[in-house]
Amino acid sequence: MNINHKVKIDIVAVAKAAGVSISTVSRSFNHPDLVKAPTRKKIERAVQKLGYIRNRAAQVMHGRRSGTIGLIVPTIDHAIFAEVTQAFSDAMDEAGFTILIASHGFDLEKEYLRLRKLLEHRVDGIALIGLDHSESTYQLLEQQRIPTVAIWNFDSTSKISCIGADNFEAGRMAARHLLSLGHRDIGLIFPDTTENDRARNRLMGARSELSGAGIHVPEGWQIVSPYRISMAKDACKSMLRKPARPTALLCGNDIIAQGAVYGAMQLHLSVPQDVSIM
Amino acid sequence: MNINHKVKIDIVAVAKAAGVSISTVSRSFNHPDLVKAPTRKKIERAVQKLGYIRNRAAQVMHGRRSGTIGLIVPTIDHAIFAEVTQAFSDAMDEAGFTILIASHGFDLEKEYLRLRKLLEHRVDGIALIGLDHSESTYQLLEQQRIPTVAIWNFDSTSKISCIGADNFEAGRMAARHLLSLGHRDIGLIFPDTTENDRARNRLMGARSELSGAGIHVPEGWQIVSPYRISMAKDACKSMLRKPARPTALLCGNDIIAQGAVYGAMQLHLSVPQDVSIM
DNA sequence: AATAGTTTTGCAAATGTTTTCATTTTTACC
DNA sequence: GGTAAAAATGAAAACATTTGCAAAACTATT
Repeated sequence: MNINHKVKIDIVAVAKAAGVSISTVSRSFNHPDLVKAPTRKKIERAVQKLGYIRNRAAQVMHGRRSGTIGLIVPTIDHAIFAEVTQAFSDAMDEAGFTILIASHGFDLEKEYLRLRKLLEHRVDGIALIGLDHSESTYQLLEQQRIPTVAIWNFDSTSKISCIGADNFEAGRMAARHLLSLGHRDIGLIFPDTTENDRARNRLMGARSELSGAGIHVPEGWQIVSPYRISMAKDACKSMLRKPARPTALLCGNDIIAQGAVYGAMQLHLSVPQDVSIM
Repeated sequence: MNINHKVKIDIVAVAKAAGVSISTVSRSFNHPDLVKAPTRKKIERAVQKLGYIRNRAAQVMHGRRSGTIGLIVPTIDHAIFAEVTQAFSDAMDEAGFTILIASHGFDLEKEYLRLRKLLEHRVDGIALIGLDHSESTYQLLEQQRIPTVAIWNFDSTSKISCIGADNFEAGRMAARHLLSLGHRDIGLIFPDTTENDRARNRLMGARSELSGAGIHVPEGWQIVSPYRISMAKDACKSMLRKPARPTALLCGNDIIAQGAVYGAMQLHLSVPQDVSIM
């Protein structure tokens, strides 16, 4: 009797074991106050004994919320995204939600596909990174009328709710700071900005501030580097080895900046005496 | 007519729009080869027009797999876990699965609760980190007969499938290496090993190798440090400032080791001349 | 002890899909 | 052109749960 031999333990089994109707079992989960305490106790014991676990899928079919939120990030394996993912997960846990995570590797077409998949699972909401998404992604979100939030950068003209920093302004501020230190020869090392509005806005902000100050960044002083310390280091070295090198480097993110520091070190340039790194 | 005014678009709506039966629509998704091409085309068009998205919940109710795998990690916000999470996610994507992620902050009681939640969502499988789990967790996994894999360390005696390194042996190897370099005064800096079998096994391996070589590690040369560069740095400094300091430090993980390197630098000890750091 | 009101419980319909089995349509062959 | 076989489609049951409504069981009041 004790060996539940392939017996599926659903709410019916619990009801039988507790000697009450299915409805009462269901109610004791969803509206405990409508069930008499002793009855609830009986049900609780039956659940315990049978090892019953509620089937969320069946609940979802009744228009109930699934209790899941979809989170779509470019990648989990970057310190910044890992951090935001963890924080998001903690906040969701607190609220009783579970998160479905998907990553697209900075490929917006893939992002769309991941979104579709999450919608198949009937997530109650979607969180995305940034505001750079394909047209079809935006359409799908609007059509499905699913609560959405874009994390990372704020833009008052955005079609979807967003929360985060103003990357354009951040870029300006970084450039302004270098200018205020007296730098005029400034190099830019940024990640690929094609499908990455965070980096793009920072770059545009920086460029705008520089050109506003009448400063031109020559071709060779602006390079693209992946989000990798080692590769940023190489990129930086290639720039600093040139006969005419900038006095300051404005980097698109902290990983590139760290690579730049290492690169300068290897060339026996001291930071910030020989070259400033932002 | 174009404004789907709260009209829920289910398979019935698609069937009606395409002028076929519900069964045919379902089949055209699940067994396309059983449906004539022109019919499939009609259905495809209806799906497109209505913006229909399949309801996974309803499929799960038919004993279909949910297409989800639950991944439970201590935290996402550590480089190592972020990396494994990303790799896991990629592999799952490839196989058409979506992952439900949950973190427990190194709290095995919480881990049990997260597991329950994932099971409510009827995940098709569970992946855990390490083999250190509460008794109730193990019981639940066995009772629910859910495919499970433990990532991180391998132990041939484990009750659940596991894949990973032999941390005990890793600890031994690290200690052996230091011994082979001639070190006899060795300090140990490890994270808290109470609910962390990865670190514990490494520590035990190291200790076993050292005591096998007749080496005793004095009280003050063995300290606990959190997984933080800055705190590991402080911990290391406190140890190296003592009048009698070890000639080598064996660190429990790479973050602690990095902190130790910084700590030594700040005390003007050069690595590895003055002190070796493993 | 009977009545009215309140609380607790049960029945049955509904949810969106898959699948088995039956029916209809198409194809191939003589 | 008729028949048999094969292919395509449809009707209805099944899945695990929730919930509106009705029935039953209590409580309180007279």
